[in-house]
Formats: sequence, structure tokens, C-alpha cells
Amino acid sequence: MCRVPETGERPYHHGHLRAGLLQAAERRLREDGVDGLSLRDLARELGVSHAAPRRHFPDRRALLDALAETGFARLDTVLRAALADTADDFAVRLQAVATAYTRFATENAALLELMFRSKHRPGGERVARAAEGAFALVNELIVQGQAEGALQAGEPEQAGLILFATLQGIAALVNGDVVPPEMRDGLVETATEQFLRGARPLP
Amino acid sequence: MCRVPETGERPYHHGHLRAGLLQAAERRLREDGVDGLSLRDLARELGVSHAAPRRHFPDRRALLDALAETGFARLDTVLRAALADTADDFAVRLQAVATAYTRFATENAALLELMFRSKHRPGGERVARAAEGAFALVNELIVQGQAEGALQAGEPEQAGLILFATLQGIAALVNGDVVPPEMRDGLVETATEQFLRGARPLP
DNA sequence: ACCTGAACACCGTTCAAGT
DNA sequence: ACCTGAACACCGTTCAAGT
Repeated sequence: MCRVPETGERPYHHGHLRAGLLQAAERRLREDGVDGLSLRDLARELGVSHAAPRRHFPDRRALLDALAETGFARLDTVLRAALADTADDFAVRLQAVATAYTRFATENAALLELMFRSKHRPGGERVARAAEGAFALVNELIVQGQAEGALQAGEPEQAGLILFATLQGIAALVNGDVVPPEMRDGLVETATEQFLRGARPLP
Repeated sequence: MCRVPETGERPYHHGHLRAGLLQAAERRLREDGVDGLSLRDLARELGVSHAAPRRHFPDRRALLDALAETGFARLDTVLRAALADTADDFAVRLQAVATAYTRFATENAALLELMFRSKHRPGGERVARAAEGAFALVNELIVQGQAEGALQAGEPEQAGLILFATLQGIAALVNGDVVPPEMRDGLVETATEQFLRGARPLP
């Protein structure tokens, strides 16, 4: 039951400051990158004193960690949604997840960087836990592929990691302008096909 | 014929300021990342006023660009050295370059990030040109592979890009602590083998 | 419980002036 | 040609005080 303030009104208690900070921060992250994200600037934008954010985020890192955490949650949602739309065939499912991941990684470049950077920082346990969900999903998929005989049996980790690395790398090349964005989906498709050819059981 | 100042002496003209800045900056970059690199701090370390660096680098970006440029030059040297030590066999040469690149990328994580970030910035033409050398080397190698019949004929770009992406991704996973460093060389080896199996001509 | 305002120690950048 | 010193507009962080 939070009262939304009228336009122009500026109550002493903001009421939505935490949520407002996260929302504004995410936009800034997308528009100007991590370096362009300043706490004082966000506070100004929300019409609040520069010290106010401290109640909700003890320091700048805490805000960035919170962004990373919600980033992983959103990634998880995106990947599961992509899987929900496909048939049972392993190759099709793999393509769907691979494409969805790489899209997310290129459409949220700064956020993705933040996600992987925050994951293994001291105090980044919450972010790490949020990351596990997305990783688990990929591993499940690899196990399914092995069960269907589309992949060599064995620990799924190495195979899964290499595929993951390739997608991450394609995203990095697109984000670094080494490769034009239009090539993204095509590269992912070829990479996935080559992965399937390379990782299938020997005849 | 630059006179090296005695210890404790602090002449008005530093004499090696540009080189000193680059050297100190590279160490800082390695130890504290890009965010830990401050011009004022470097100036202090070199015993010079905070405005002195401006003579050699108009702003912070210019210093970072210079670092990126020398980074590409060093990468090029590393890769050519790795090739010079191998036999003629394509698979062996590919392994050598792949391993050398990924090592460089993990041992110079912050520098590599800078290299790819600076490459496509307005004014980053010099950096981009420095990058071409390293890319050309990989492409030459792919062309050799096609000539030897180890790879499918066709434009080398797509095949080369996917391999490059995989290596970049493996480095990113190691740098992001998703994968322990000890797994690096093993992953690169497996990835290269799978790439060769996946990209060789169909029987 | 939540926010303000002043204060502190840092930045990068600019520019007249020094050697 | 190269460097200094003061100045400006920004940071993040801290803390007593306000509502």
C-alpha cells in the first residue's frame, strides 16, 4: 500500500527508492556502461539526497551486485522460456538455448560483464547462487543429449563448458565489434552444428 | 643519450616520463584492473606533478589506448613465437597458437579487456590497426589448414571466427572463475580437437 | 526506519605560469 | 619542449542531525 506521490511533490520519504535505484541503474548500465553509473547521479535523477541510497545499498558494489543478481534471474527466465517453446529433439533444443543465451549476452552486454565479474568477488555469494540456476539448466540439457545418444557419454562438464565458452566468445566478438551483429545467429547455428558433429559418439 | 638521474635527485625534466607512465600503468592494470588505474596516482609514483602526464597522453583514454596498442603488438609476437617452435603439421600448429592465445588472454586479463574495448572506439584506429596483425595470423593458419585438406574449403572467416570465439570464451570462463585455471590447457586442447573433427571435409 | 547536509579524500581536466 | 600549481567540477563514503 505505498502511496505514489503526485507529480512535482517531493515527500521526505521516497517510498520506492530501492526499486527506483535498481531500475534507473539498469538503464544507465545499458546506456553508458558500468563506468557511467554514478550513485550521486542516480540519486539526483530520483530527486533524493546523494546519501539516501546508502540506506538500501551500503556502497556502489552492493548496487552492482544486486543488478548482477537480478541479471542471472532474468537470464534463467529467458533460457527456460526458450526451452519451453521447442520440441523434444535435442539438436533443436540446443539451438534454441544457444541462440537465446547469445542474444541475451549481446543485448545486455554491460550487464553480462557485471554478472560474471560480481560472481566470484568476496561477498558475491548471492550472485554466485543466482548463477547456479542458469548453469544447471545447460548441464541438464547436455545430460539429455547424452541420454539420447546425440553426445558422447562421459562427464557433461567438459562438453558443456566448451559449448558455453563458444557462445560466450561469440557474444564477446559481437560486443567487441569484431563481428557485425547480423552474423550472430548464423555463427551460433554453425557453432552448435559443429559442436554436435564434434561431440557425437564415434561411429 | 638520455641521462638517467641519480637516486634521490628529481630533475625538472623527468626524461622518461612517457615510457615510465606506460610501464607503471601496465603494472597497475595487472594488479588492480582498469578501475584501479589513476593518472594522478601514476604521476605520484613517478614523482611528477599530476598535470605532467598530459604532455604525453591528452587524457586517460589516450593512455589506455596506448596500452591496448602495445598489447596487440605483444600478442602478435607471442603467437608468432608459438608458431615458430612447431612442426609443419596443421593440427600441431593450431594447438600451439590456440594454447598461446588463451594463455596470453588469461595471464593478461585486464589488458585483453582493454584491447578489445579500445579497438572500436572513436579514435581507436591505431589500436584497430594493431589488432589486424594478430587476426591476420589466425586467418593465414586457417587457409593453410584448408590447403592441407584438414578443413573444409570455403571462406575461412566463419571457421576462424568460431575457433577464435571458443578460445576467447575459454579465457573468459577462466578469468571469471567459472573454470579453474588448471583446466585451461585441457579445454583448449579438447576444443581444438573437436573443432578439427567438426570442420574437416565430409567423407 | 528513512532521509538530509556538510565534510573528507579522492578523481580527471584545464590553464596560466614557470624552467 | 616539458613540467608545475592552483582551480573546477565531479566522485564515493562517512556521520551527526533532522522527520
